[in-house]
Amino acid sequence: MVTNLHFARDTSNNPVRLFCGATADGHSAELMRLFNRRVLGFTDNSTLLVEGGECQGVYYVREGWLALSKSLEEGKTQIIDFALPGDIIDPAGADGATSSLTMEALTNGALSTMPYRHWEALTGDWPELHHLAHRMESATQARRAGRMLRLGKGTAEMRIAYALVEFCIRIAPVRDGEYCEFHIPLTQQQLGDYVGLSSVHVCRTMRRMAGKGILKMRDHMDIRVLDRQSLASLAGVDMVALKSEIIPQ
Amino acid sequence: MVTNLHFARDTSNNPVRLFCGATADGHSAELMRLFNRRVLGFTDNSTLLVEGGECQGVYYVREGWLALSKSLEEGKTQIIDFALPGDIIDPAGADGATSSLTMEALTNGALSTMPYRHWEALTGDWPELHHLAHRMESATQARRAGRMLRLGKGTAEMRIAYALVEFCIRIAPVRDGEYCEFHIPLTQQQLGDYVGLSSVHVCRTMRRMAGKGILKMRDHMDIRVLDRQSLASLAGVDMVALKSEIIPQ
DNA sequence: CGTCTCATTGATCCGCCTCAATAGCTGTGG
DNA sequence: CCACAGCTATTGAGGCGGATCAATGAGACG
Repeated sequence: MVTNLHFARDTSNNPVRLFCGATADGHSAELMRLFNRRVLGFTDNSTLLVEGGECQGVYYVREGWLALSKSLEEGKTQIIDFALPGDIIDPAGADGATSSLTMEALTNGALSTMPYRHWEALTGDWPELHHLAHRMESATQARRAGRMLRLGKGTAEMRIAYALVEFCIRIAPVRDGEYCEFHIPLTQQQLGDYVGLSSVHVCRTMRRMAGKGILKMRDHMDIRVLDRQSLASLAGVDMVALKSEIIPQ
Repeated sequence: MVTNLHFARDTSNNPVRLFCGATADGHSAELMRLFNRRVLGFTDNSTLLVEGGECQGVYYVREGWLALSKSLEEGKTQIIDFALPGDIIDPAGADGATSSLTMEALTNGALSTMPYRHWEALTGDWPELHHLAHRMESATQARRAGRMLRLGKGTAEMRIAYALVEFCIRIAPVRDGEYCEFHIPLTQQQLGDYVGLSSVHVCRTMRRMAGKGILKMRDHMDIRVLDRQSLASLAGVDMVALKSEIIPQ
């Protein structure tokens, strides 16, 4: 019923974005074996591809980062959301059979998946899980709505500040009095695809923020937020309120 | 358990956007009475206001249009989605108590609402409803993701074309060989807030489309799509595929 | 050491915003 | 019945934010 899978960052230019294969929890040797044997995945607007395991259904991310994106024919891509460990992903469209999103592995990782009917049965039988899933769903909605607002109405600075505040909340352990520090496995191009900016402008904007002493960057997206207040103000949010809005429980 | 409510378009500049009060299904006299007595509603990021009825929970739209939006302090507003008859709205954030969205009535209408715990219990007990809710949820996600892509990467023309295609699919009865024709209860300002453009640019863009013979406009947003193919092509979508993606079942 | 990817910085261009003026429509009151 | 106010649509003019193009650095890797 539940299938455990590994995924790996795609270092080639292969159009299949998400690699997965049925396997018990394992290590990278196992991953490599699967790699050489067969890759599975699904692409924008096409039926989910399944082989050697039940890939079609709800995904639970156990480890690693995934990007959920959509693209135009011209090749422009918008990252709709990132899926982080603990997140539940339901990429289906209204027909339940085709994915409305493309999944791309940003790091190596692992996930579990289960067919929709099983997921529905499970949540139906288990009220606590149902409730949790509902909260997580709400969190996802709220997060995307916040970003949508900035996409439509915010400046470059606000969009990036908001994304960074989001990362602070989602991945950085909060310790009062300390800097919020984290690594994001993204290129500036990908960050731009997330916030609707060109990579060039992402660079300029972040550099300007660094110049103002709001944050500090080290090799490939190691970010330390020096001034959380200013960042939140640029983003146009209250960090505490946003946290309760986008983090379940 | 279930509460039936009426809402009305807010013609004043009242910051409370959604008017509702507990009532049996009724007529406008009842509505007026409620109006004069007390208005209820909820605003961005604040706890849902409840009085005389269970307002906090899941909403089912029976009649009329609602806009779900978010705003920046500066006053700029982004409409995240429209809720149309038949839609289920769940405006809560991750904490389940505060709304991540502002609801605004665009027309008069009616809705039903039910507390979260009841909704969860109901879907838990009734697999068919659970499945339907799941599909509708997926449809909403897909719709918003499509718009998000255009917000981040599309031109003004593409954004508007996409919104119009969406309206075609969601509200216009499809008859082959006939023009797709519908009315949207929006000002150009609101349409702009939906697609992330200024009202001025909405006007220019739609006028240009009308000039190209793609559509025809009459008083206040009566729209007739003359050339569905061109419109879909401007929007960068296939209408059939989009329909299966954003319409449940 | 050459290649590849990604970050950085400069220069230019253009799509859309903003401001402003006008026109059309609706409702309201004299 | 007209005058007026208020709202929305329309059109023009000008400015700016961010895209695009292009060149150079800077690591990572074989």
